[in-house]
Amino acid sequence: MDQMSRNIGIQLKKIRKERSLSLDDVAKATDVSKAQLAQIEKGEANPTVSTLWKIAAGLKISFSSLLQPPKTFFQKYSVDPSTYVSEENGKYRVYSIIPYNPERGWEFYKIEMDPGVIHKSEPHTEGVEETVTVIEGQAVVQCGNMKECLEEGETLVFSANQPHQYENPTDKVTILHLIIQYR
Amino acid sequence: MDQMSRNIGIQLKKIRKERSLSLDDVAKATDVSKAQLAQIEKGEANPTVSTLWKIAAGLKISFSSLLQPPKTFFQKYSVDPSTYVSEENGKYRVYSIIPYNPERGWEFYKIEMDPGVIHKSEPHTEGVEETVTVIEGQAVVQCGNMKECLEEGETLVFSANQPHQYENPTDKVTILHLIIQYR
DNA sequence: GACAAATGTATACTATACTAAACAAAATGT
DNA sequence: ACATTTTGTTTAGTATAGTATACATTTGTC
Repeated sequence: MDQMSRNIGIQLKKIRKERSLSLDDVAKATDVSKAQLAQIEKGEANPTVSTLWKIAAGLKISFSSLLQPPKTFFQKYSVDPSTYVSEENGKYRVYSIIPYNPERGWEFYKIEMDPGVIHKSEPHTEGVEETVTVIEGQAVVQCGNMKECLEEGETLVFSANQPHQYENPTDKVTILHLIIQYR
Repeated sequence: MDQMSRNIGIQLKKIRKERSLSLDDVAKATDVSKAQLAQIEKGEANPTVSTLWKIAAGLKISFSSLLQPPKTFFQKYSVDPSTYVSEENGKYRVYSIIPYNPERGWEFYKIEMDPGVIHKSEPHTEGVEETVTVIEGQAVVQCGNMKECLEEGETLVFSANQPHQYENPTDKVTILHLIIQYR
């Protein structure tokens, strides 16, 4: 989340510097206190939409120009154990690698399936797309009445708007990478 | 401003109803309290970006889908006396009709110029465009070294990134409509 | 170098966003 | 028809966003 606050701060400071304004100038133009503006720029604040509005209106900029993330990234993620989920009596384990981000629109999971396990999923809302890649082992993916067996290194993309299931037909653990893209 | 809050509320409720979720469901999915969600939907709240983030992330939607204004409008404006500004010793009067709106990107003024008045403006930031229409009288508009005399009903568009001025060469009051478009 | 103005930071206080719980109203089931 | 669950609303309390003021640092000017 504080990713967002940091972005806003960066964008605001960038615009302010481009126009070579002081915090006082911006405070006067936007009717937002200098202290608060400083906090926002440092990414240490959690502004309300009304203050964002006042900033955007006072500076004559759009909302998106404040929310826009910087164009270059260099961000490391590792499996987040706090969001670890296990199903099918612990035989189907889901690890979040990149959690959902409203700006990005998708999330990234690692999945471990014990031998023989079948995991069923309810249909998601319209427009949701799953991309599965087999890292290790094999996976049989079924969606509606379509079915595909994936070998190591193979990838399947499908729209998950109907019941679907993952199965590990082998006698070893199968490891998948799963990207879920929302509309 | 509360235009914005109202929009967010409408959008949120729309998405919730589309998926036929209860406030409790959304509260559970987003980790935002039911009470707050209710307030937001009614447009009576002024949420922070962190709560917007939690809502967007929990519902797997983008930021813009919350900020998006409804597609149909029917909104009346009249001259706002509180933002009335006069310059050149009261001989150049500016009335705001539609104030700047970060989503729209432009604002709309009515201007009254007494006979003979000349009003000079400093250059605006890059990308600012002015559109002047003469409602009554005549106006001589100068921008940089360009010059144009506008009769009643005529309109001029120019980029206001250099010093410019408005002049009323007649012996009657001239009335202008001015649209200022920001980048 | 010394004074003055301007800039960002830190502090104390106020307003309000947000939560948790109790409540009321409607829907659901037996 | 009645109890039970599900729904949105209201209320009281807490956390924190926001402001105003004072402070520290820099910048420019004579």
